[in-house]
Amino acid sequence: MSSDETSRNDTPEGYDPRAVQDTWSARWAELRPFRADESDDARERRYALDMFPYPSGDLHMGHAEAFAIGDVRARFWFQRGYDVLHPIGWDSFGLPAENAAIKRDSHPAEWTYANIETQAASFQRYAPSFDWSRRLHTSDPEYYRWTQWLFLRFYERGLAYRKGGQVNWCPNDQTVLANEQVVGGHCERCGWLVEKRVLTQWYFRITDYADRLLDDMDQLEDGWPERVLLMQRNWIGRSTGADVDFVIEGRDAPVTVYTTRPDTLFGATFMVVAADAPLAEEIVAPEQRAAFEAYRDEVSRESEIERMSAEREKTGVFLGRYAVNPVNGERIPVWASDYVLAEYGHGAIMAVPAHDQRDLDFALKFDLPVRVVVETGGPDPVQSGVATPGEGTIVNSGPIEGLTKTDAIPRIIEVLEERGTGKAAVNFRLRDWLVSRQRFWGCPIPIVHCAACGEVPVPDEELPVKLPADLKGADLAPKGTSPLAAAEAWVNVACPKCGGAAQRDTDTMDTFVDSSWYYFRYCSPQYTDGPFDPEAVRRWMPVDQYTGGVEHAILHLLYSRFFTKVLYDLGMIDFTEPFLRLLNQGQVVNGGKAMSKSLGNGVDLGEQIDEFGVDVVRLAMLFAGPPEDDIDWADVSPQGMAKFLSRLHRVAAEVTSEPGTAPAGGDVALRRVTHRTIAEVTTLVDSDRFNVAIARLMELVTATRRAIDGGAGPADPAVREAAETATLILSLFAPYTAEDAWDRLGRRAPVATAGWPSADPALLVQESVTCVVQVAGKVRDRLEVAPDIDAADLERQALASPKIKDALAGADIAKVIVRAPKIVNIVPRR
RNA sequence: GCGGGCGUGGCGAAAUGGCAUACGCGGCAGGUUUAGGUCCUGUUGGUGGAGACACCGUGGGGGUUCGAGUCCCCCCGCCCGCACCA
Repeated sequence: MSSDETSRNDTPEGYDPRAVQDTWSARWAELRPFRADESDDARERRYALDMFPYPSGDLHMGHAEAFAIGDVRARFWFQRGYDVLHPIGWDSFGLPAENAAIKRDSHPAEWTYANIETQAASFQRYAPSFDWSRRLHTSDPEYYRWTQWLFLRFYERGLAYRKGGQVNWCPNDQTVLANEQVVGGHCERCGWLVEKRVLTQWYFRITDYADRLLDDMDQLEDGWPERVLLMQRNWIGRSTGADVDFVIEGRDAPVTVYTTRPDTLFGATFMVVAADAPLAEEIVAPEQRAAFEAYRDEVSRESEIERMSAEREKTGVFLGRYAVNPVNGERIPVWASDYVLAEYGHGAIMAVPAHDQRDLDFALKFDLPVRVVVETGGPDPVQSGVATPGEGTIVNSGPIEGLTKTDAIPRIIEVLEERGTGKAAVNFRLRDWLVSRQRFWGCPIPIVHCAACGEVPVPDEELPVKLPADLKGADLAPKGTSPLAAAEAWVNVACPKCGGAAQRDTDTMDTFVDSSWYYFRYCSPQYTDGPFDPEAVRRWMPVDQYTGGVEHAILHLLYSRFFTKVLYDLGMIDFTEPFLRLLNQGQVVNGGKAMSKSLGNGVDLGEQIDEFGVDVVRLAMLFAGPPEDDIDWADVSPQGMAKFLSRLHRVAAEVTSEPGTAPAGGDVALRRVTHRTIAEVTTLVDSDRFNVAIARLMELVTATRRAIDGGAGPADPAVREAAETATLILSLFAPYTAEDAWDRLGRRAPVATAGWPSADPALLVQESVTCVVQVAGKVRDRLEVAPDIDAADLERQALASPKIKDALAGADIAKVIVRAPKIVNIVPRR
């Protein structure tokens, strides 16, 4: 006892969480324990993927959390003996590199690759279980060659195309943006207010895949967070209804409108055309033209934010024309307004003010008629100013009179189809993906524009179209058109088709194109006959777990799903969803707020590691709470984590039995704790509950400490078993300490692949369990009983308890509920 | 406005409908120490009680159940997503 006291009072000899790092990282570099094995087909395979970083500087606290979480998953699979693919790479095209190059009068590659080296070195220290041999960078010609190759396959299938039209424009970044990159009217990247411009741009026809992107979500129901699926569903925004043709007086072709409520067609009292739609311009009557143009110009000047505000009062102008309702021949006025969107549906609507709030607001503002055609039991819309969009009985509606909405919709569609004035229709909120960017540091679009031949794809064998090396510094300054246009020698080429003078397309691709397929490339990063080796992809994909931030819920994840479906259609792969499980880690904040320079609350990862060591930072990240929750760094205690690590290390160092000592015959109570911990931690890690798994590990260490200090002593084989188990579990969370403890236990590195312990079922059976005896739901006694005690026996024992007799105080018993062996509840008659 | 999620000690958080608050931080007390720190032990939801113990307690109200933090309904608060998508 006294010797234990002494050793516990000493500073833990030789153990310093920071000191072990250099030793072991050098050793691991020799051992390379995390190489994915291509040769072994017998082992189960797993693909653990982390969202690859953008090389904006050094790694930060957010990376530390995300990669710690992804690494627990990968290390768990390594320990279980699976053949694991856990790669790393860099999403290395993008604007910040360009801005840095302008500032430093250098080439974006310099900044980019210097940052990559910085991050790679930090990763080496942070020690995720990466297979470094598969490292890739999307800005390498060896990579973007295949991005271009894929673009051309899209092009051949009509999935990449150019069109003119209104696009989102970021005035700060001086480039166009995809719809997905406009968040609340602002640029997703830089936060500037987005403007509209009319430009000709490249698009990917993602709308062709809208139905499949929705329907295939069934495959993800169990593996993806519900809210991400929901966000994607909302983003795609499928709605069903009908297209209805309205004749416009004095125009040959009818105008089609889309409605989800064809059952309210008899209540349509006017029509509204989007003010910025060509249709409005075309049909406006001469006497209204001046008023219309004034209105339209006013609308085009207002910001997206103003326009989107639903609170705002409705505005509009009468176009001086009338449409004819196809079901009742009624003549209704046609107006133009900005509350109708040119890009959705047909850019024109039938307005049913009684049953749609927006239409009602408009009708009341401009004194247009309102007709109730659904009796909902609600108040009169004109009197109350509140539309009644709910269910009810259809009235004033000819062939659908008296029906409910559910019955009326198919019936009225039948009527429209018989008359040839309408049909059932589906609409999506999703727009095609705008992929061209007027920036330098991206993947060039492999198309040549020829005066004679038009758009001509660069032949596959001429790929990659490399970025010109001679542009740098001020050449890259944003000017609204691509800086690549300045590289004349690069731009001017012979047309691949006719050989005549032609020009390269000077736009580059959205960097989200690069990141839409990198996880395929990881399967065979050296492959030169295509973007990936189909054999390797069959081996590793789809990804078993994808770890990353929720900020990509619609952008990257939707695009990647789209790419995967196109690759499937190209016959290159045989699955349709790339990521089976998705884990979105929370954010690391400080003092309740996101870390930022302006708040001065940033926490530097490098400094934290210098002060506490990698293992402390990793453990703190994992123990702070569930991985999906935000971590407030102000609330975590690195000192507490350090204390635990040294407790565990000391326990391992104190074990005196020889490695390989059989645990049988050791302290049974400790062995039970060990095996229960194995069973629980296995389940907990499987279900991403790392914080609870670490809590169980702490309990095991405490139990081992007590066994060493108490009866069993440091030589007991059960103590070795417990210490080895704790070390193996720790290897998922704190690899350096685990390795050093493993070494102290006389075992050989690496602990990372030493094998996951398995729980002995015999030791999971409790000798006795505590049964709670309640009277009227309140605990009045506890009994130690055999775990397999039968209900009748347990009931007898419970009723015989003196405490229970006291609590009952002679009352009659109405009922006894027995759930052997855990609980007995005795209900007295009242 | 629509959709979704969440409200548990001083704090981060645990809890297949079955002992609420595991584990950790912080606090308190003690041990070790020249001292401090490290380390070790104990204790720590509230109220009352010297104590055994009793009562109350998971945002508020109601319900289902022998039994509710957990399931259902209403309300309050916070967070997230979408936001004139016809």
